[in-house]
Amino acid sequence: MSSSSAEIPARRRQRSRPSRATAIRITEVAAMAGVSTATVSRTLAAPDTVKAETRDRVLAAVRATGYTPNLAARSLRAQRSGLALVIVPNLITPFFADLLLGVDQALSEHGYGLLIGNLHDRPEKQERLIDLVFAGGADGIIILDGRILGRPGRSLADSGVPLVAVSVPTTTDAAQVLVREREGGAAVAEHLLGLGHRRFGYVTGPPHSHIEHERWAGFSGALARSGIGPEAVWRRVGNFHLETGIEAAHALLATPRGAWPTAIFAVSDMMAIGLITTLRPAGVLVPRDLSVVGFDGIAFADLTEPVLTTVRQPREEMGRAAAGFLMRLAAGETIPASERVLRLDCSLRIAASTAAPPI
Amino acid sequence: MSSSSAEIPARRRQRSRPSRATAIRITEVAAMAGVSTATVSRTLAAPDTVKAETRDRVLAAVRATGYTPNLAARSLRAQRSGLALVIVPNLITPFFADLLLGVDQALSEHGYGLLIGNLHDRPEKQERLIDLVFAGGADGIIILDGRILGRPGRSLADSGVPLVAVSVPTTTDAAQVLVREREGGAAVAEHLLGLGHRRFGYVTGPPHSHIEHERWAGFSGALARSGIGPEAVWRRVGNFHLETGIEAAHALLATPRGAWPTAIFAVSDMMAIGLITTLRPAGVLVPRDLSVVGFDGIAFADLTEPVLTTVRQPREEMGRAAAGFLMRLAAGETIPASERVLRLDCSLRIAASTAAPPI
DNA sequence: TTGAAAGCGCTAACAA
DNA sequence: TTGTTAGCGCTTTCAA
Repeated sequence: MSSSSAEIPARRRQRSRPSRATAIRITEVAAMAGVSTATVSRTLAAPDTVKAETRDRVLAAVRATGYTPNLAARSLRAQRSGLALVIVPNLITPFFADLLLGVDQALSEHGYGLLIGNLHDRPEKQERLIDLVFAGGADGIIILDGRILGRPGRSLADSGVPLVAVSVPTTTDAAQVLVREREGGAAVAEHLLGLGHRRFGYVTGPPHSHIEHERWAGFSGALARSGIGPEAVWRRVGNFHLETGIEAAHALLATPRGAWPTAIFAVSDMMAIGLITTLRPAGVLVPRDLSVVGFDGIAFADLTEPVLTTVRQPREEMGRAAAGFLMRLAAGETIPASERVLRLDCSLRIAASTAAPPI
Repeated sequence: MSSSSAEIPARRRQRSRPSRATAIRITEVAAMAGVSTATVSRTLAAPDTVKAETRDRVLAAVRATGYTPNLAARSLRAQRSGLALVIVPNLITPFFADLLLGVDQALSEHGYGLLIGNLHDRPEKQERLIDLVFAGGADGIIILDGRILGRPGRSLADSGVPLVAVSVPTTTDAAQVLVREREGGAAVAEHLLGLGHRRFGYVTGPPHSHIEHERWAGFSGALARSGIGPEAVWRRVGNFHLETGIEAAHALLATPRGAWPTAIFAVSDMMAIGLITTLRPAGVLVPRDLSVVGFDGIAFADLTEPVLTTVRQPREEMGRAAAGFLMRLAAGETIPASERVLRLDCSLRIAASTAAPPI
């Protein structure tokens, strides 16, 4: 479950076997109940196929011993682990924690466990997760906003395990949960244009990411329709994290005031917050001197001063939908290509960080 | 792993076996290399015990097939899962995400994987994690700030699996990582007293938690030494979460201004932030009208307006230390009782949310 | 309705 | 240095 990181343990040499003295085996339960192990197994798996009297004896023995079937044995026998692996770029971005909530809920409803593969923002960590999957450690994979890496022939996509991608389009036949990022970006532009802004700034996400591409396409497209070309936009490269929002603020402060935009769209709330909090001590007040818009709608966007105008993503729903896809795939269902991509709406939440431009 | 939730999968009835078509078994590698399965296993586990020539053939076959040993089989055989279970109250509190970073790092250095058991603030969810542990799903447990639940005879403590408790003292022989919360609470009181405050407020953590008890003991103790009794402190019950900080603010606003404290210590940053952001629209400015102190030192405490005075916990170090304990215990080492409790310091970080009381 | 037995994939003791 | 073999704990035919 999580790494958090679900990584395949390195092979270890001999070591003193840990206690585990308590482990009750099915044979002991069977002996206590005076039945075979098969009957114990059956009693637990399909109680109605066992005579009531026998069942009672077995269940009594189970209770008395505190027997819990061994997971490794079960997985080995069943050729399934009962676990879904969710790969997250990191856990410090609240966005992902929120998503996991939805995933977790949906998985537990289906009796599935959740293994969190935390990349700690190091995509190469995916390597160990690939090993995990090839080792049969998970029956399905949800990948949140990340590229599918790996050598040809040894990537998550060709592990033979069902795959659901969230916020990243894939060429494989993985199921996909996407958000209408483009519409979100356009809504931001329209909101700002409506307030009277004509000079814009933009803090990007990671350069080649899908969501960055879409948000920019929506934003710049809407600006273009109002006659503002992309070259007129003050741009800074970011990576969704706080630090790059702070960097963008410093870059802005180093720019002659006359060349400033009157509104900046930072494509994550974290960057927008970094921007606002760094500009404040420099005497730049939002929205008086500059309007700022974020993206994601994390809880902290409600707590900034001023409260952040942002685009809310349906995080929990995204998580639930992804898990839903996965459960269907893991159950052997084939989802027709036409239904394999789910697009969810996001919505502009207008708050106090945007206002008409300074005169 | 993490669920996030590492939960034991419910037993499922027969279902169509999922693809997993790709799974290579050791027998196929052995056949390709023209050796026995034992030799393949040995080549991977102890290459130097195998003749160079054989080793090359085996490794070539491993590469050619993309063979990865099956985890379930390995766990079953080795009687160990190679996983540590970390139980967190929730993942939306950044404090826990930070701690997990330290845990994860230390675990991976030891070749261990990490299973996150996310309780989603529902302690009763621990039940399924207990099942997981009794099923041999983890070789060790780290429990972050949570009670050890379960029926007698069936709790994490008597699973026979090594246990490390963080920020919660246990009566069992579990290893413990504790923070000098009491000193932290006292430092807050002294700081505020030094600024000239004499009328205090306090927003608690969950009533019976250890850390709440300690922080209050330190805070009230230091006040008492300055002649301020606990009954003179305006108190509100909280639970560390944002919402209860907001509630405390509303309660304060409903109190006659004359009865207000001039400084409030909220024993988590989230509550302090809730307090500040709720008071602001009501015209109560921090620290002009009221000083506020938090506890934890999460990243967002640097981003509030004003920047929050808080007590920093060494979160990553706490995580690393807990994992370090666990690795020693899982390796079969017996840690003498005298070394089994590690106490770490926390430190007051003074920022802009505290000032002299209004006149 | 129940039991005997095979076998999931792997590793380690033992034998050669 | 390598192979044979047993067995980790469980479930599921198949037979009784």
